[in-house]
Amino acid sequence: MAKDSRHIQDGLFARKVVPVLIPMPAERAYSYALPEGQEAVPGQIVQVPLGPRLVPGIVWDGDTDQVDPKKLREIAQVFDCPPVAAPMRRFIDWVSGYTLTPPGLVARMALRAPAAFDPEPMIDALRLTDARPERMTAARERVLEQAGDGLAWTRTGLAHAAGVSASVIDGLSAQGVFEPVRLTPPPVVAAPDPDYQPARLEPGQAQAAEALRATVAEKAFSVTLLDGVTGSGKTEVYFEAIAETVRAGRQVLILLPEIALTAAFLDRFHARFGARPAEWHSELAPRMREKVWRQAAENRVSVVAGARSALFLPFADLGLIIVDEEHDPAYKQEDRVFYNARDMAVVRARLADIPTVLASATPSIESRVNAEQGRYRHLKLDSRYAEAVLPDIKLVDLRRHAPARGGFLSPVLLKAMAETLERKEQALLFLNRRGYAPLTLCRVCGHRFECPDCSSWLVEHRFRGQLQCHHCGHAEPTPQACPACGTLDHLAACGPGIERIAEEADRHFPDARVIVLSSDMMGGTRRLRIELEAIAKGEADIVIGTQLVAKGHNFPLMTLVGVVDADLGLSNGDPRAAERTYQLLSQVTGRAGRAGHKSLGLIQTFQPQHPVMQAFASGEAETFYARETDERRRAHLPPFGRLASVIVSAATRVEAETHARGLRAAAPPGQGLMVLGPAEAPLALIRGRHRFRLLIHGERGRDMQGFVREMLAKGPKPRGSLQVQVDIDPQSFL
DNA sequence: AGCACGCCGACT
DNA sequence: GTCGGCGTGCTC
Repeated sequence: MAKDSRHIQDGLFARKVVPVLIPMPAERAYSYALPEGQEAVPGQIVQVPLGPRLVPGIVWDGDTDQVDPKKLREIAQVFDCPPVAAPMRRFIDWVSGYTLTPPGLVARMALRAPAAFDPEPMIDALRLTDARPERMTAARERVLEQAGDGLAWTRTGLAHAAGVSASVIDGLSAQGVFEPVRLTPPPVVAAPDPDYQPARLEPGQAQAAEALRATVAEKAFSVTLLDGVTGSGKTEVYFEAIAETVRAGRQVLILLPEIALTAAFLDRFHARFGARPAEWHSELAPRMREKVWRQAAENRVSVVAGARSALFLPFADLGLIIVDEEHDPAYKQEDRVFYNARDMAVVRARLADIPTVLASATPSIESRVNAEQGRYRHLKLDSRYAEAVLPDIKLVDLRRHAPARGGFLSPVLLKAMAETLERKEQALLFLNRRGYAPLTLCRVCGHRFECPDCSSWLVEHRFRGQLQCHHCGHAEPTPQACPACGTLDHLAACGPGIERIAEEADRHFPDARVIVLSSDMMGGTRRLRIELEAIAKGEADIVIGTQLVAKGHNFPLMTLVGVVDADLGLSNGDPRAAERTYQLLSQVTGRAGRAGHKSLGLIQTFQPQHPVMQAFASGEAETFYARETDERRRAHLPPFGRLASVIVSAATRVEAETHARGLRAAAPPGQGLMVLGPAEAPLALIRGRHRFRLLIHGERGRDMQGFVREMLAKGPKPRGSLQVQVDIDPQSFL
């Protein structure tokens, strides 16, 4: 009996009491009694009564709370499931402490496959015996031939393979020709073969791959930043680290931003390893979800490619984590538990004592600084290989080359488009703004359409005939008359969205086939896939898209990329604005580049002298990053300072404002506190709730968690409506 | 997070 | 007179 478990007297029997973490925002694990004769080790998944219902939970470590014996209830079931491994339990504790989130809510993310706690049901199958039927028929003949391979067959599978009806099989079974056997269900994916089809690597790649192989062979914690321009073959390089880990019989997690988790990536993996990796993302069918979860826990699946939530899968023997596109903001979760999966991957690796690789063509400043200061190893791939050629980049100064009145495409860009279309090649127009126009106003009285819930401008979506709020999801039909002065048909659309750019492109090139791609496209991911295939087959001439086109998809026939408004996003108050813009421009221009063709990137801007534009046009990434790093250093922003973002949310705006004021008052002066209003709240804004975001920054080495805790304690105490995101690279905590 | 309990407005 | 809104409190 474990030393730390307590016993309580209950009638005649002493019952063993264990702490159980349940998927609920309680500060500590609850205590439950083990049924007589039952054993449960830490990590075991159990079912416990909670109020009127049964919930899953994880038997936790350490002592149990002193709890009223009358309240104590019994564990209802100990699942026949591998216990959550100790490093994973420490990870849950760590994330809970770091994000100031109750541990139960973090554990909840690890328990998101309820049906997986029971073993997968065995499959009923049939195997041929020595017995033979009394009478032979043609159908029976075929069945015997088919099943003669000595393998077990399922009843329907065999009937299908032999081209007979299932009743033929039943007849044979009745005569003892088959015996029933039970099989373990097959793995969700075939085992990857590390030696299936190794890529031919260029010298630079081979060197980096060798370094990663050596890192994996250390079987110890390390972080490697794998940094190389688009087309330099990062994926092939980290595939070799995966191969090495698979050879050692350990599991691999590949994290990808959800949008980059495409069939194209899985196919690439398949080509290298002869099998696909298991997938993990929000759209996975429940049945598959459960299989992947269970098989990860049983070490029956060796490579999982997943979105950020895959970090909370209960791997039995994780040996390597890859974080692809490590700079991608999609790694941030700003909902319930606030975390950055890239940083938490580093922590997970530290706690499991395994290597991790952060890969990107445009690494985040945090990761670059960590690499420069020696906390991360740094592998750089400089050259492009094969025929992949990046486009020539040219800035288009919009002050000198102004678009025609009411238009947004400069004569320079229009000319380049005409030439591209003339050559029967494709052009991509990029504008990071959905809808038709970001602002609608009344030409008579000047009324602006604002969101009634969060006071940001309503974006016109002309195709849907709606005005939408991009912050909280509020939508209303576009009216004919101004709601303020009642004048009919005098509403003016101000500024461009992609729908409006499509209209303009159509006007200039009426014969061109135009495709518009954005996340709010009708038809969802399926439609998106179809459109992407059509584009790859050359069934479109002009593609117009939001940042959706910057990620994960390649356009092999594209030879022109036009950035409609490169300044968008440079002045939104985000301390990462310049970095984000640089990354986005790199990603989107990197999409183009037809083998053997000259391609061109035209960046429309009003600020050609801006460091981002200058660095981008001259291709001097290093200069840009050095400058940005310096800016951050002076501004005491991450990674040199620490940033905590406290989200205040409440059902009513008044309540949220009160709490935000209280928090601001509680913060000591000189802490560098920024308060951003509801318009700057995250896009994940819950419909109908109001959120404020407070940004606090402090110096490196300061206990920000402690500071925020203190501040929260001094401020008002709203119930369940404060969420804290501490936005610091976790390295200093390791 | 769920769920029950409990107190004030418009209706079969 | 009830049905039902969501504010408050509790779950080992």
